[in-house]
Amino acid sequence: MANENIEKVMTIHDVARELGVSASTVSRAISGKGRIGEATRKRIQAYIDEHGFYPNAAAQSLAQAKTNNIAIILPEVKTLVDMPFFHTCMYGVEEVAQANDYDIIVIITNGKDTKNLERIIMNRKVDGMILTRTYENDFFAKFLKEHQVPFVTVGKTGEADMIQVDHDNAGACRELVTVLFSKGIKKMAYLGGNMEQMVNISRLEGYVAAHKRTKREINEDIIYKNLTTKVLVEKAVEDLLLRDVDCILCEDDFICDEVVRKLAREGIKIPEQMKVASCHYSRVLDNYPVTITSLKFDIVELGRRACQILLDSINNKIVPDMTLLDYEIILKESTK
Amino acid sequence: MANENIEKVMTIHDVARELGVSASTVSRAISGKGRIGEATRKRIQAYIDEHGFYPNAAAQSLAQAKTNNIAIILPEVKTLVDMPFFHTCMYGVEEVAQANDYDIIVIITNGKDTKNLERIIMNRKVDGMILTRTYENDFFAKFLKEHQVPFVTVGKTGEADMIQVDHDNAGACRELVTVLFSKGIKKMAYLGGNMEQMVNISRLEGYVAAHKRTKREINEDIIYKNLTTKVLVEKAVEDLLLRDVDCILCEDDFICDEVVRKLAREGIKIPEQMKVASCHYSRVLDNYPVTITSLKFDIVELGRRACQILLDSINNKIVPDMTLLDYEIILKESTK
DNA sequence: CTGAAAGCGCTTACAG
DNA sequence: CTGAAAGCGCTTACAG
Repeated sequence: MANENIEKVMTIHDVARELGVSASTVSRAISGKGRIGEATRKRIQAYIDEHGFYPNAAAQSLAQAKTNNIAIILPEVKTLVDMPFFHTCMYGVEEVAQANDYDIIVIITNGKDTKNLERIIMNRKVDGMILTRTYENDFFAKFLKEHQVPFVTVGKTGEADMIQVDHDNAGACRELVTVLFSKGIKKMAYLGGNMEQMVNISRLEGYVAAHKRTKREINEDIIYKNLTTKVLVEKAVEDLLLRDVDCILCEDDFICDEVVRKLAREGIKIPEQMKVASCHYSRVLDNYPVTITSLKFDIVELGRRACQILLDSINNKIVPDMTLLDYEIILKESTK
Repeated sequence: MANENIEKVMTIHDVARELGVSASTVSRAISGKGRIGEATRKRIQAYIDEHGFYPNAAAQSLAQAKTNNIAIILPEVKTLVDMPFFHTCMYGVEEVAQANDYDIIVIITNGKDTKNLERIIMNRKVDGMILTRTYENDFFAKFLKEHQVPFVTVGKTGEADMIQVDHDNAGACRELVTVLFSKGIKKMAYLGGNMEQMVNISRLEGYVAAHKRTKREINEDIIYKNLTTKVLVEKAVEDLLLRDVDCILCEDDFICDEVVRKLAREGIKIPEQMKVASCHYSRVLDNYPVTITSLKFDIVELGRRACQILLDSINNKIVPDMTLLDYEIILKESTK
């Protein structure tokens, strides 16, 4: 007991000395690299298992030029829709990272400040990065590319030579809209968020594609963009109520939330007087008396895949440039 | 242009050679440690600023036995109440960490598995840890203590010799309950969550303390614990409706959410027929037609303080064992 | 199959 | 005030 506190942390030399072998041999036994006799390997392994030797990460890093860390870049968000998305995505990333003995460093970014990003890259604290929100003409993605950091984006970037993982937002919205049309909807308004974000561009694309595919005209008057505040959503709803629309497609649950409340205040019944659907499901949509038709994506899986692809890419495996994950269309009362 | 890709990353020796000084001098110029002439320091700084030298983090780590990383241990949670809490707390931690040139490694834990924790500790990947949820007789906290890792907990641990940062949950609840009593409430039920979590123990403590202070009897029949599912909350509400209660105090917004819905289904009007309050505010509470009385805590600040105290403790400054942050009592329609 | 040695890129007592 | 040298704890060509 008394000398436990004085006890120095074990190094590879300590185990080498104890076992009467060289440090190189211990190193090889642990890493599995280089030729090593099966008998010695086992002997060393047994010793390590018993005494619990853990290599010093910094020393390994330095010798191998490899950190076993990846960074996940998260935007600073505040809403009940965004927070769970990024948090859940992080779960997926962490899960795969852990399984591969990688740790994740979290970077929260608010604006266009690349200072922290640069520091982490230049200090070589990570082997790669995951960018979890993409914008059109993405500044961070370009920055990472310039600095030749291995990275994958969660969300499309619109650039050809970047590794991207995303839900098939465009395809999902196209299908949802097509299905709704087939159920008799005549005129569907679209309420969209910040059009700088790629996810919103993709969703609107899907809405447009469904119109084309079913040979309907696209009416710009009932496509609302950049509804980033409650007030803007309310105004849009007021406006479209004058336009003979029978369904409102909401870009996400933040917008959907405001739409449902606004309609309730206006005394308009869902789905009798107005149908409503959302391009993104989260638990927020469980908050209403009427259940909401929406698209459901597996966000944990999105994180997992992004991480797996990044790790593969770091290890020089061939990885797909573009990975699009599946979706579910959940038809509920709100479009009955 | 052509040889930019071949260009090796700059080391301290490169700048030393360029400047005709030794590596030690460059090191001293950067770190500010050791004596160094002001003129040389400036000359070196100027060169570095211009050419952008960044020290290799692994080499620094190894030489100084210091990683400039801290870990934040997050429980795996799923609800719209818990996720934003931990995510927001992480923002605060990250903010202070960044400001001090520390990076944060995120560890997500679901059960009692200490494998990852152990690996990160033993590999010396971090200088300290923040544990963001505490349980009575906390397993992880004990584990960290045994391993002599500097750490602080967000939430109390009930142990004397651990550094703890928390909102004053007990004090806040005591005040809230006292205020409500003073407004004429006669009999207040308490609906609590998982009683293994310290936060829930503290809140109930506050409820009890307010009764004592106002010389009221505590009625165990209207104190419900461990309401961890929707169904349990509903049953509790059904039960307490038979018990002549005029106010329901909810331990958090998850419970409050279910209570409000249940009361609506039962046709009971808030606040006319039943008053309702929550010991924790989050945006979830904005979802109702009637606004809810609650306690508001600054979660970002909680993260910031926890991180600052951890960093201070790592740097051998004297830090308080127990830090309790302030709260706001928000009185709204639900208790009018 | 195994070991001695050099190296990864820093820091820091020790001399001067 | 500054430099040469040793050291942090690993890995890995190079010999044997």
